[in-house]
Amino acid sequence: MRSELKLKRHKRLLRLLGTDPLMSDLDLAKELGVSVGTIRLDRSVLNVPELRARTRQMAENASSRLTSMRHEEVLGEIIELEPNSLALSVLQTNREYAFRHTDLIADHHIYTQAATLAIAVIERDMVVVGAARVNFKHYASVGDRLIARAKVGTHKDDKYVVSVRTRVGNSEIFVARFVVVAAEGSAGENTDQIGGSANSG
Amino acid sequence: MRSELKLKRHKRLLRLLGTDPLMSDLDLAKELGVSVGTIRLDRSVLNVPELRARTRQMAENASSRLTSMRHEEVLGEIIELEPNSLALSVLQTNREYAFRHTDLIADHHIYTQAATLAIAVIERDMVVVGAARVNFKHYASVGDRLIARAKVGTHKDDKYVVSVRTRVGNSEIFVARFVVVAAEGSAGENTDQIGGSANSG
DNA sequence: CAGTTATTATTACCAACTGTTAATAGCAGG
DNA sequence: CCTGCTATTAACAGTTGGTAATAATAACTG
Repeated sequence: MRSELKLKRHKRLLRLLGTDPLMSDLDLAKELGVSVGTIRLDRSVLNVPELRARTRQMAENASSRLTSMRHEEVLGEIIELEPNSLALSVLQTNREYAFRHTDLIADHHIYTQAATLAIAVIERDMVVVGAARVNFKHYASVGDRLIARAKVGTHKDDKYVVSVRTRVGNSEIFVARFVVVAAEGSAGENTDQIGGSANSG
Repeated sequence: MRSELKLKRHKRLLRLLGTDPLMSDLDLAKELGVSVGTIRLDRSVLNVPELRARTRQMAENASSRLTSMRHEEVLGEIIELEPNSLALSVLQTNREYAFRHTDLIADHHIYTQAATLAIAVIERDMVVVGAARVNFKHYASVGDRLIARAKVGTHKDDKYVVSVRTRVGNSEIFVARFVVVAAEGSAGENTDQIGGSANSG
């Protein structure tokens, strides 16, 4: 079967686009040593959109991603929220969350989901993390759905203790205790000391 | 002078593209109530590139931004590195690191700079954060240069204690102690317990 | 050799431009 | 009122990177 060559080329094509999605059909044709027409047929059977569509898509979710982290303020999707009590967030991971070239989810993304949730669960105007203790129990892998559950514990004046547990399926991968500080009113005034000791266990 | 109208339109055009850079000349023409030709002239005097070039540019620095987090594996720039001993990283902040609409730097970015540096300073193949204690001492603001210094402390088998201190100018804004675990060889084997207790002080 | 599949080439078409040239509208000064 | 100037619009050819459809060719297969 000479379709083996075709299958190989298809894989090569996908791999090429994986490393550089901004290649034109002509670029691909040169790289793979076939005609532009063949590339078009290949793209069509592989359901790979044209260069300009790929570019547009990248541009679109680039802006949505940046603003979603900046403005929505939470990493993951909040699916339950009882202010000052508990909150649940789900984060569907993909390769972008991976650590280096591995399938492992980098720890700082797990932290970020937890920390932003800990802040979101407190219903005060200005809230920041003062301190935290975090424990990574198991690895999470690309494709895992991280479910973080935040519970508000004791609170004294403007300091709240929020514990967050993150799991994948039934496996608990992460446990943390955040000391979250509410600085009602202007944020610029008492910027002197926000953390203090996090000894609350 | 009726060129005042022109100047106003130019400002409106730039503002429109500021909120949505993916508008075509036709879109802009409709929005501003002029012909497509006028938009072309406007773009030309304002040195605004065409839609496809803008899209491409966004896609390009989107991928460079994502890969800079993914592949370079470190948030910030490492300016000094003595493996298994100490490391220094500098992170020039901007509005993208801000918390909500404020000028404050969100805590998880400070964490990320520290955690990725703690990992980078350990010269082993597979390294992950097992646990951490973090303390946010002062706020950091948009524009601040965060200088993180990681010091490797005791280590026992595959567990290293790395302490990281982050400062802005002379002010220490963040202190953390990471338990970093090296899992030399395959990462898929001992995924059972990576953290353990972080009680090391 | 006929049949099938893969590949290539050809043609017409499109969007979103560039660049150039020409026509028109609107006002200002002499 | 006419001339000159600017701003705007229109009109046309050319470019890139495609789609869609069709035909021609190559290459292997039974």
